[in-house]
Amino acid sequence: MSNTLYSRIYEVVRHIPPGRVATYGQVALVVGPHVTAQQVGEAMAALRDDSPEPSVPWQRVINAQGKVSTGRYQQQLLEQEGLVFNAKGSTDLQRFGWQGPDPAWAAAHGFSLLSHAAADAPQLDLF
DNA sequence: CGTATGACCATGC
DNA sequence: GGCATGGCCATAC
Repeated sequence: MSNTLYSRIYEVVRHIPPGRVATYGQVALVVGPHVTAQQVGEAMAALRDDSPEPSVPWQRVINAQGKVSTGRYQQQLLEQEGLVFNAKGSTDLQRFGWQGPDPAWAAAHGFSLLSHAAADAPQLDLF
């Protein structure tokens, strides 16, 4: 099986905490500099047909537009975790976006952090 | 091995 | 905001 790549992708996705979402591109960047968002999408799609990897919170991976890619069910799961979508079906990535993996964990497993610099760190608090 | 396809993304209009 | 185009790379056929 050539799951090395997919396994790493799943591992990163498993590290997205509940109530937060990451984009496909974000996950790709964390897994490695040569990984593309398309591959992350492929890895998620593979879960549908064959899921050798349990406990992968695939619903927390959405596209860069802040919208879900797989239909209403995914959005439903995220709303159960506390996310809020507007009328157009998009969510606020500034508010619910993943900040990146824990630095120590990332270093230990050879993953990258999000170069981001996002600063303002609005850090929820929404309530 | 060539072509088509995809749970994507950035850019341009 | 929406729509079209090109690029990306692994899989499936």
